[in-house]
Amino acid sequence: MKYEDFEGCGLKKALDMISGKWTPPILYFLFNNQDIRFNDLWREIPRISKKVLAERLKHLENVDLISKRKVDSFPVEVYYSLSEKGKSLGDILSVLDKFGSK
Amino acid sequence: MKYEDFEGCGLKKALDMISGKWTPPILYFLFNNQDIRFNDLWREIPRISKKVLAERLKHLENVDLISKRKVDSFPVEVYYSLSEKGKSLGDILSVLDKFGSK
DNA sequence: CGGCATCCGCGAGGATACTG
DNA sequence: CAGTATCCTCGCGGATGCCG
Repeated sequence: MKYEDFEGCGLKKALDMISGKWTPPILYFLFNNQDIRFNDLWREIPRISKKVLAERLKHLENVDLISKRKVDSFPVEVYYSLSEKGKSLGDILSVLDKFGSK
Repeated sequence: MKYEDFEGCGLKKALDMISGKWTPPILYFLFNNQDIRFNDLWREIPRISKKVLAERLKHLENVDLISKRKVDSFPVEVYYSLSEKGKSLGDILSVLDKFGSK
């Protein structure tokens, strides 16, 4: 077995999906609170900046872990939820959660 | 559910264990190659510096994911392996690996 | 309200040399 | 051989302000 296998392996891809200081907290929160608005999410997660929150949400959307729902009122309303893929990742993370709590 | 739950939850602890640019590669490698010497490990993982390798190995030893075996010859020989805890984490990571490869 | 655009600080990680 | 000791780089994330 060679090291190069790690590059491009599924584990690396999965870790890239959840990488970033705030990405796991965001996923963790969405796992327990579906369909939440941007500013509510921003208030619920203390000390994160809007910039970083927007960045990470875009990233999570790109890798298809969350989905975005937009209501064209004024002001606009944007809701975020875990996708099906995101939920199945959440199940794996909850196994990790159990592992870490002992 | 409140955000503060994330701080101190098992998931955060588990992610801290595997945090760091090189920690997952090291675990991944040890998962497939038991009982390997420091310099061999260093050669097998391209471009990592000895400093960082030593740092991460110490960290992994502190959180009890790997174990160290030292032979007092000259020059000294040091072998690293996954601990039992490390192997069970490895099993979880292989689930993540499957997740990431689709 | 839900973001971008800028600027900036800090600390993980890299390069290199040295040691028991 | 198996690490330390120093110094340095670079990019993630923080702070603030603006816009449709």
